[in-house]
Amino acid sequence: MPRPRKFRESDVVSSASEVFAVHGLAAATLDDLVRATGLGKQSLYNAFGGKRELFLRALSEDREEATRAVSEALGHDDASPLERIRGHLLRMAIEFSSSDRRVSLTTRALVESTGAEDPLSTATKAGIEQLAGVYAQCLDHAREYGDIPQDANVQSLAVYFVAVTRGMELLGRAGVGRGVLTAVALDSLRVLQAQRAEEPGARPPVRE
Amino acid sequence: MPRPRKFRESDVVSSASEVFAVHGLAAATLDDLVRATGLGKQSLYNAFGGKRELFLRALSEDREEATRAVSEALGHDDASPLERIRGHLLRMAIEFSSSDRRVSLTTRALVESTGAEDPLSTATKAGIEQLAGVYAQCLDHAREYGDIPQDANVQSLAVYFVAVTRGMELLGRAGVGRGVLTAVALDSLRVLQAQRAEEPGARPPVRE
DNA sequence: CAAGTTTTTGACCGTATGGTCAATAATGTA
DNA sequence: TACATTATTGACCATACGGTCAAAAACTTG
Repeated sequence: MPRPRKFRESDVVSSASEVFAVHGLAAATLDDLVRATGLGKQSLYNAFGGKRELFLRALSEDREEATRAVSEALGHDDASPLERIRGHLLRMAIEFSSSDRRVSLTTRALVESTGAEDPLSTATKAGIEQLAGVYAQCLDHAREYGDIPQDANVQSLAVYFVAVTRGMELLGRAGVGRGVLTAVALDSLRVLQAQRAEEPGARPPVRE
Repeated sequence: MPRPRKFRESDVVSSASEVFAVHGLAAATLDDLVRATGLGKQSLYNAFGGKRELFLRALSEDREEATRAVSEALGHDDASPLERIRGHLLRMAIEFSSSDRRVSLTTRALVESTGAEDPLSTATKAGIEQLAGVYAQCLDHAREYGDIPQDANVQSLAVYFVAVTRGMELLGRAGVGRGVLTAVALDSLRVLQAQRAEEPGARPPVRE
């Protein structure tokens, strides 16, 4: 009955995502989006509501994609859980040291959000928790198989890896090279090799 | 001979810094800056050149301040180098889980820079290297005193800690709580407890 | 083929942006 | 006290922004 759309929402969101990844939310103009998506302003507005809403859609797609990717990287059975994490981190090091100007929408949202109640904030927090969940699952397996200490705190380690990858992303953007970023990734893995989980008495030795 | 200024540049830069830390470069309006600094638009323009230039000044001040702070935290002689790093990271965990909307100008510059030749990028890269240098110095001491393995790669570990703190900053902004952030900080320290530095043969055990 | 519904198109709008100008004020020196 | 020099003030400007409107177009169903 109604006139059919000429576009698929997913295509539009994906084009918009690209624009946002390069420019960010504030710096991307509606015109950029119109050009990138091929839609008219009004069509964009009808379908999504505005720049911010479109960003949220893109963010949510980005989150799904990121989770999916990490989930796949960590979920395969081709190697030990620990090796999978290792491989994943090394791949991140390569990705983050690429020279394109993209910044993950999650990071953008984090930085551009205006407050804790900003939908950008809540969406991002959810995304981070989701991501941490994926790491946690893999770490759980690792513990099961004895790759890491039984008493390792899987939850905080999972968040730790989210933090590390976020940090690597930022550093890559700062121009830190692939070699260094790879070294950082390998360094970060060492927390898993430590003999035992954190406990009150296990302080580092006091100097003389 | 000439009419004297009514303001001290450092005061202005510091007020501007605040604005940028809360809003970012793109989202901060000249009006925000005028209001925050108390200067007229033209005075601002005369003294600094424009929004971007003012941001660069603020960024550079921010960098100095950050370096100074970390340097002091890691340079005291009140505890072993390792303990100082520990204390510093724990303090960061607290700072980053505070609820204010500030984001370090370095992070902002990283995200808002438009390209590798953007002054924002170069300034930021320099800042990161400077910061890494401070960590490296402390790690060197730690190695000297036997707190960490002799063959530890101090350079990459230094960058690693920059990455971790950057990641913690982002996570804090995402609303990750103080407890979790503290746990992450403690986790991150474990790379230093590892028995030996990365070497080709030291792979994690392959699962069955 | 006409009615009904929604999309599309492109012109339009108020606002607020970063930046500039020209006039005025404040100072040290001569 | 006049001059030279710079700072300040507040009005001003072009532009480009996000968003809206109304008319035309495209389709399905009756």
